[in-house]
Amino acid sequence: MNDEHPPLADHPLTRARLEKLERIRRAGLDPYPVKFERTHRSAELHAAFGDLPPGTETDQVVSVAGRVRLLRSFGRLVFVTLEDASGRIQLFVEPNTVGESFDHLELVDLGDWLGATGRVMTTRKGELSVKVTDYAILAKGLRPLPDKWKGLTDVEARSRRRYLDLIVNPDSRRVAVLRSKVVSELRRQFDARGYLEVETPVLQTQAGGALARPFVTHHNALDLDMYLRIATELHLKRLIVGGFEKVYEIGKVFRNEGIDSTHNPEFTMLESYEAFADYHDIARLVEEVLPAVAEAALGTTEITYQGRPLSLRPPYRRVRMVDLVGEELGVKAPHRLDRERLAEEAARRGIAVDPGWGAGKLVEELFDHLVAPRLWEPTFVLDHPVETSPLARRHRDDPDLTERFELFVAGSEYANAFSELNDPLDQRARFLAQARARAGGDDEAHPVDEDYLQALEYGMPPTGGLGIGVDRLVMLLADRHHIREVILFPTLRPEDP
RNA sequence: GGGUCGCUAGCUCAAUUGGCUAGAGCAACGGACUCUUAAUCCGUGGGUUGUGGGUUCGAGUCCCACGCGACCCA
Repeated sequence: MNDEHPPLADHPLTRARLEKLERIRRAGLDPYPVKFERTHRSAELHAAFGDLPPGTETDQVVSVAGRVRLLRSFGRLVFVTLEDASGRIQLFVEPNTVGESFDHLELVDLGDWLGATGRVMTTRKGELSVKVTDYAILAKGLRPLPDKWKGLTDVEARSRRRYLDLIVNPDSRRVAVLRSKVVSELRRQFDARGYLEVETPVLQTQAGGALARPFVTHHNALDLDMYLRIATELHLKRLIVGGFEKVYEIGKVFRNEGIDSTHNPEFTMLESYEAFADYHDIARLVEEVLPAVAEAALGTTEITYQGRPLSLRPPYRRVRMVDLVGEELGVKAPHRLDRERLAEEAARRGIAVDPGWGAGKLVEELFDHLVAPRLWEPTFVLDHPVETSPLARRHRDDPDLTERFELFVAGSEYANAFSELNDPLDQRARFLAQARARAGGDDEAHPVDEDYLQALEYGMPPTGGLGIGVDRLVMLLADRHHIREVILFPTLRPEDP
């Protein structure tokens, strides 16, 4: 045995469990049976028999199954607390009822999966229990669970071994469930509005649709370097060219950048595109979808985030980025100031200025540093500079700005939307400007995508587009302040390099 | 990328200025117990103190490098 399981046999705690596994087999029992027929989940028993008075014995025979979370032995009477996905139920096990298999209870450890059949009863103290006539080990655990009271607290261990976190920390299970509700409600909202859910390629020969560094991989048969997508935008807009009027996609995108409390290299985005809509229409869409998601996930639009109350009830404030920055600088139209003046203003406020930045980028940097952190209630920040928005159409009233908004809540960005740029010649000019930035050393600049330009040249109708960062949204609704708390398996360095 | 802090038993944590054989609770093992709720009681075992070097009579503690992580800043 020791030769077959060296790591487990090496440690006293796991060796003891291996020995029990052998004893289970020697007793003619299967430690990993294929099937157990259960009749009730714990929550169903509590719902059906929750009002039984103490000391009741019923004739109702039920079968339950779950993981052993607590085990209390009084010699000839044993209490076992089983946990399934719905909650906990106590087993009442005594030799009179269960017979010879009572002795096999000593082979059961905390963490094992157990199935039990018996009659519903309450103890003298009133605890709803199953008085066991038969039970079976459904899966023998070979490693000890974390402390049954203190649990698992180390954030690294909780992320690396999420299954343990989920076993012992109910909060972690709640966040995972909340995330699922958010995603399904998002889907429901767009489906209900007649949007077509589509899938676009993750592997691309060019990574566009956002300003970010991509992951590179290699296709062997084609002998071709490929990129993991950094956005779904350009393919979804090709579908609008193709004649679909409302499309959306919820999917993972990948950005090759650092990991911190709001960034994971792979994260989940929702993007939607609607023909004949402009960014004002999209803002109204967001004002409908966001409260609906909050209602579905939490039952309310009035939430608490970082200890402060926050209302997601529309309407949301609308304000132009250049007005917010202008207020800060005491000028009227900051994007018309010359670059040097803006660079000076930024530097004076402690912002590290890159010599490659133009006036537009400087305005946006000033906004990000000076204004954004102060925006608590949901706010649509409108009309970004052309320089930083290569896929948004020029503003109908100001050619230096675009028809774009970002939704800010609690100091962070939650949505990004534009009236899409559908002028193929302007789009080409914007790509070329990005190419110059790339040549100047900006490796996040957008590449020139000839295939996308060709699609635009066939004509894309006026279109409104939207992107929502799903992970951030879950963080907001779950009141979690680190992205790894809302991603079940966040990106981590390997433990043993 | 920079700074600060952390890494001790399966889990949660101790260990005084560098000084006895690195302790405790849970978990494990042995025993008692037919109404517990983190059951209780008695007893036992369990450690390469993240890794590798160094200083010292003596290192969990001090120094250096590396690994993994946390927080803050860019």
